[in-house]
Amino acid sequence: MSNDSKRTTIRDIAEVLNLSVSTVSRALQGNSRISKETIDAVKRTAEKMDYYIHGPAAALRKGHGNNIGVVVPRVDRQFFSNIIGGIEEVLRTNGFNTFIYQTQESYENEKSGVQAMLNAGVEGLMISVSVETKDISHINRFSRSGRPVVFFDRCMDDSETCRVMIDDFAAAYKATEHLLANGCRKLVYFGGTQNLFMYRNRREGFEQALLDHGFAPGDIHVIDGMLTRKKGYDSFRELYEAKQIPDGLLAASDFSALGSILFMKEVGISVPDDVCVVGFANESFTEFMEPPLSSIEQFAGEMGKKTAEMMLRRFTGVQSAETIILNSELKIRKSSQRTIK
Amino acid sequence: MSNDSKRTTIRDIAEVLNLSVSTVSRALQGNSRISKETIDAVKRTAEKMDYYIHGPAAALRKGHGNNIGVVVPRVDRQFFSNIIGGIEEVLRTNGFNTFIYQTQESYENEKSGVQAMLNAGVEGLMISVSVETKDISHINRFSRSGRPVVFFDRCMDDSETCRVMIDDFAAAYKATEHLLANGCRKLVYFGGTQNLFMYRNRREGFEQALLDHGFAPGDIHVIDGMLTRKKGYDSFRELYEAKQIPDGLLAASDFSALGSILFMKEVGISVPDDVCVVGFANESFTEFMEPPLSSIEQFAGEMGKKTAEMMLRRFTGVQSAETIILNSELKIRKSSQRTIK
DNA sequence: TATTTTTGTGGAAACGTTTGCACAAACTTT
DNA sequence: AAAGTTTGTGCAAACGTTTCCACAAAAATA
Repeated sequence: MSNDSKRTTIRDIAEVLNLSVSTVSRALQGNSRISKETIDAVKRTAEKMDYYIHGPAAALRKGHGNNIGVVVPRVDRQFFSNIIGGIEEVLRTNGFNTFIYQTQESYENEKSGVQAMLNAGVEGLMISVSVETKDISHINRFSRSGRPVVFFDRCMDDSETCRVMIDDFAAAYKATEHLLANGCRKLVYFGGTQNLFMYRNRREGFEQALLDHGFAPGDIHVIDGMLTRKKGYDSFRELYEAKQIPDGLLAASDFSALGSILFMKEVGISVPDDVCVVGFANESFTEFMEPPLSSIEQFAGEMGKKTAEMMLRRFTGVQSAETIILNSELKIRKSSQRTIK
Repeated sequence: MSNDSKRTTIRDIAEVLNLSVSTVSRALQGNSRISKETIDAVKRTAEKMDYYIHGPAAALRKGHGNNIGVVVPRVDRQFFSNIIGGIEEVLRTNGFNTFIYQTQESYENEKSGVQAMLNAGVEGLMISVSVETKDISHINRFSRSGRPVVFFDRCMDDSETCRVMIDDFAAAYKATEHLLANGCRKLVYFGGTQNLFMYRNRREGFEQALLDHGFAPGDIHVIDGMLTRKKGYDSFRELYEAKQIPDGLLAASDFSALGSILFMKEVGISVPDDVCVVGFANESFTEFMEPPLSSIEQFAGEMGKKTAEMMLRRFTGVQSAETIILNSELKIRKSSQRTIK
């Protein structure tokens, strides 16, 4: 494979300058025991000789490197890419590189990815699990290596873990109240898979809001497993064909909300006049679709920062598991606003 | 930092089984000189002792690892994330990990990223440069290490490099002809920065199509530097305020097309009746915005695969620089279709 | 039976760094 | 001027692998 014959090592620099490798190594690190002149000379020749550090060797000797792994379901969701942006920002300023791996929502890929990170010797892992993930032994394996793991958004319901999450319950509760305030009386909730903590929280927020407003448990209509546009489309069609059309829809994902709206357009159901819709995640397309979709803004960039900061805290010795819950905000747009009949 | 005291090494396995480290190493690799029984025993105990390879050490000794770096402007563009998907797919099946780094369109970040990849010891680099990038000495530095570099999409105009690109010229040409066929006579092109090869190609495709259809060079209206939604919005407003409203718009980016359309909606210009619009990249939002936006589908997944395959070819000794041009397809939607007056 | 070949294993060096320890030379302090 | 301290540098071991070389035992050939 790659022919490394060209690589300049500190030994080469040492020979050129008639120094020992230890001095060169120290000089490159700016060690205070080394004289200014030597440091300058070393750095100049290093530059001249096109030297760059051999990370793996340094990592081997030091016992740790400066790469941190991030595993996400998919990077093409604005939500995740914004989180990644936040993570990268704080990690970069702390001297770490961020390595990203996407699982494409596959449990198998997730296992490979986590293992690859372990093998690659990253210092820590931040992960948002796939929808398929029920078992986290692959992640526990990573933990057993003594390196920190921080979950974000898609967390497991395990109090032993470090987590950064949204106030999913509160967000869903608030969105539900908003639908009620706009005159909806027959609400449906399109949820995610129940093995993920956050989706359970959202569902509970929806249910609790209805209960608190005098609805009977039997009036609460929930359909789970709805994360994609296609699922949203199909599920709403089923409601339509069963003549069970609601007048308010809360979707745990902007994409399933989108799918539903596309179906409604086809059959002439008006949003928001016939059905009010609220999504989750505030993907940027929500703003310019027709009608613009109300959604829960989750401040993904902020979440990324908090996640990275929690990771850095692990490095400095904090041991106890912590959970951070971040606020969200309901962005009200046309899809859920109407004059009450 | 991470306390590695818990790590199991091949030496530990060797002690437990009363074998030498060399035998254990070979057994783990399935070397044919080692007996079936030994291999089984080693693998079983490795599993039991929770052993996983120390990648950096192996990389150090072997002179190469199995990680490959991908540097992209941003992962939240569908286009790029689909490319990444394609890359990961072929790399994974060939035993490589993919490390992704996003530059956020910043030249400084790009430099850090490429350097980080070099330090991390990746075996090769696939890169799509930032809009700010004019100089590629940082990438040449990587090349000088003897490792292959493959550019994709955002390539430099340098015949020494390996590249995978879209037929940008043909795509823009085709889209322009489509606008003409729909009765547009006063066309404007919103282009990208001219330091990038691909944007020059697109622009030339637009210009050539007009020339070939009898337009004078003076009739060709081009505005460059338009990659974002905001820029598209602002630029169209300028045209509007200068009373220079075109009847056809080709945008080098779906986002600038979107911005323009949002502005037109505000001032009551109808798409496609007053202005036909075609974008580039076929981001998924194009399909469900109002009206649906015609765009150039670039088959990003395919592009990713080709890019990764080219990289693998480098490893097996192919030396000469090659350029692959991929086909694109014009997706015609409502934004550019009208009955000719 | 004597020789050669195959099979399975071990010893030890090497990959490029970092760092604890040692030590000479140059300064301070008495 | 003797003792102590600081400053700048070098030696050598270590990190966890892989792989060249060697070599004994067993099997195949003569």
